[in-house]
Amino acid sequence: MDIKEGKQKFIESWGKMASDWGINRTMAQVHALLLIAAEPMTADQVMSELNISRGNSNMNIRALMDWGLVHKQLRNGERKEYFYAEKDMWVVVRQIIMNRKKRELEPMLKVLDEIAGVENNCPESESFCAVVRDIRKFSGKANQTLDALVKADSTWFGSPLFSLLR
Amino acid sequence: MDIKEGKQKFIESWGKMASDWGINRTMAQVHALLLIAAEPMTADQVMSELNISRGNSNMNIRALMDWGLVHKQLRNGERKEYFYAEKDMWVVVRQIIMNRKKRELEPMLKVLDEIAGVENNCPESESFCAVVRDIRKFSGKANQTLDALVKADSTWFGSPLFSLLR
DNA sequence: TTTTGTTTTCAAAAGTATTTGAAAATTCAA
DNA sequence: TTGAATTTTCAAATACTTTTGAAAACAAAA
Repeated sequence: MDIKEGKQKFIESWGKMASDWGINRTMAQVHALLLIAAEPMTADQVMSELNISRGNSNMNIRALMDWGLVHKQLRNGERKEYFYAEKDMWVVVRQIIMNRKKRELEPMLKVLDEIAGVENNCPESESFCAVVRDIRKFSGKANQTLDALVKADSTWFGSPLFSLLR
Repeated sequence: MDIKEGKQKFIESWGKMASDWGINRTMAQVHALLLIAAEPMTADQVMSELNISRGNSNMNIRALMDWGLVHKQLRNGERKEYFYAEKDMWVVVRQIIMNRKKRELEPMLKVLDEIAGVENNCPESESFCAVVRDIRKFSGKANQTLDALVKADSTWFGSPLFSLLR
């Protein structure tokens, strides 16, 4: 496999994995392309590298900026906008966790709290209440853990403390 | 909110969250329904509770059994099959992690390893190689961590050691 | 101001995923 | 066996998501 093939394969796989995770495949491919690009790229370059339409290129770059994974670079005397990806994996993962946590886990927690309200007058027979109580406890913990993860710095992940868990 | 509303809301939210995570919404709703059911249910009961077709009910129950989240119960002298969900949240989460890890993370790791082959003759200029090296390191760690998580028992999650990470 | 290069929008088209439901297969009891 | 109850399958229909591309908006230069 040469470098060109390797890049192709990487972009393809990154897109594939993303779509398993409920993320638009093209958005992930744009992300992969920018991740491995030596230099910032224009929306036009992304469009022709990936053989996608202008609109698609523009929309997905924009979405990646919303996620905080891609940034804009302006150059003196040039009209075009250049884009580059955040390459520090720790920052990338943190950004993704924060985004998904906020958009997905938190609304679920909110619903669980609302439902918890009915627990007061919950008859013994209701396994419902027990399950909700369990899930709340669990997702609460998960939420705290993610918060900790996000606050922690990159060295934490490889720290001896963390290794103890193995 | 009464219990009936609560159940409805729970099923709805569980389905919503699942579809954000690339899991079939109906499958998650069937899971939610069985999670909060006091007794095992038949495919027919699931079908009418959720207002879905017979085929849909059957297929999703089957998928949940493949994931190891739902089990079959046979009753003496009855033709019908009853189904119930695993209710221990720790087991549920472990099961989900194992499944997704195997289906999604591992293939990605395999691709990264293949790509790593090109690193040997990787020119200095290629930021590609650096990014791939980083991602490999990171996902390798993530993979190990998930393995540890899966092997660990449920007490681990709430253990004092774990709390230190906060 | 007008022209020109560039980005953005969005309705329609194409592509995917899910659901339905009727028919086929299976299973068990009579 | 046969027949009734039950489960499974899968092609077609429906619903949902993504992509396209041309037109509109915008912004700098002439």
